Amino acid sequence: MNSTGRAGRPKASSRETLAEAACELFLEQGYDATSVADITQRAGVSRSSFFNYFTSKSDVLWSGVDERIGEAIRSLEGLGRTASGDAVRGILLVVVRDLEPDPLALALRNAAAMGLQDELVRDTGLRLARLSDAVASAARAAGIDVMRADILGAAHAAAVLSAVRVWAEQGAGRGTPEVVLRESLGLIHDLPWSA
Amino acid sequence: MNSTGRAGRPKASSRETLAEAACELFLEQGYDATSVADITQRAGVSRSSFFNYFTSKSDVLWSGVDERIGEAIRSLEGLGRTASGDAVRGILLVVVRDLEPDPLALALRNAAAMGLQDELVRDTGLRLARLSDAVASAARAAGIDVMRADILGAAHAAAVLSAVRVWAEQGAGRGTPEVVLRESLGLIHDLPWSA
DNA sequence: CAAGTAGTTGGATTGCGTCTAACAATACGC
DNA sequence: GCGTATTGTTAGACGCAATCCAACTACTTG
Repeated sequence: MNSTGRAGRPKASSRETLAEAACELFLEQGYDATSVADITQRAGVSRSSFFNYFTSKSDVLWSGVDERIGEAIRSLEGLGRTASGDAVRGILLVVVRDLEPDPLALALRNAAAMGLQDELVRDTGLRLARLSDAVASAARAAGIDVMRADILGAAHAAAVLSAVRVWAEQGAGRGTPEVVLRESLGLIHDLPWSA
Repeated sequence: MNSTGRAGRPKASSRETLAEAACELFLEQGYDATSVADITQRAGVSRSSFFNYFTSKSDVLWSGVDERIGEAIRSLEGLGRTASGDAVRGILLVVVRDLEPDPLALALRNAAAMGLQDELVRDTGLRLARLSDAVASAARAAGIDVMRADILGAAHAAAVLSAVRVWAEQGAGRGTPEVVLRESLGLIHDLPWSA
């Protein structure tokens, strides 16, 4: 029996091995100066293997959060026309529940050292847009006007990403990310969900 | 005397020539299937020249709006600690003032035909993040809490980009983009600027 | 006509991301 | 034990975006 349970060749490497190698190099040389080949060389695998584990270089940082965001988007799509503000906020809280220190958290805390400023703006923007779209769709499905839906979507998505950033930057200083997000979402109550 | 007034070799092409060639091809073949080489070939210039006019392929679509966003960001940075909600909204209104039909407007209207869905999410996300950051910085400079600033930033930025999208999609159906944005920003009044 | 200036061009380079066909290591039925 | 299916690794080639540079070209001005 294989360690993973089923047949076939056992994995020679792991996401964690690659992620560690990548993070080391990002800290040493910076993100841009580190090529995928560099990462795989340090991890002792071939370049091809990298893309068996990650879909892109930035995916090393974001795969954890992306997975949770993906779930949230699916949940939001499942809401249908019954979407209420509380239902949406409930789903968003799950995104950050029990979030653990990540490559992303490391990157957010050492953004300057990694030369990540631009890359992070780009990447957070993408996630912001994705989440924002999903929330906005849910709002529209609930009968809310297009532009109001867009604004609600962006506000909610920003609350999530801001909470992640604050949590990552301040370590355990401000409590769990869930608490941070709850506080953050509270601010949006000023923006009524229904027209 | 040269057409531009000064010395040197006159331009053989123009942004407009290239943008037109690009938009044609995007409509015919889709965005992804169109390479920069394709564009320059149709425009009758060398591939190198493309990057004398645009910084990237997507810049063909976004350069108009990016220029205005760039101005807005500079204005926002100039606000200092005196930033008020009205001052910020005044700056944002300038972004869309007298906006004219663009390659971007064309792309937003024909997103499906151009196969632009993913690319547009990516690109709008980037602009959303940029504008959002700038507004959030202004808010923080005015003494507003970090997370509230992020949410305000995202809401304002989303209002701008949503207005652009609505304007582009609906043609002149809903009035000038400035009017659309004014309506859109009105919704944010529910989110008080000051803590 | 000489010098300066602005623009164009080909070509080389780097790196990301995709793809495929070959190869290696394991489990399982026999 | 021996084949076979399965799963994973790998080398290599590919297309493309984007950067850089040195050579060249077309204009202006003195």
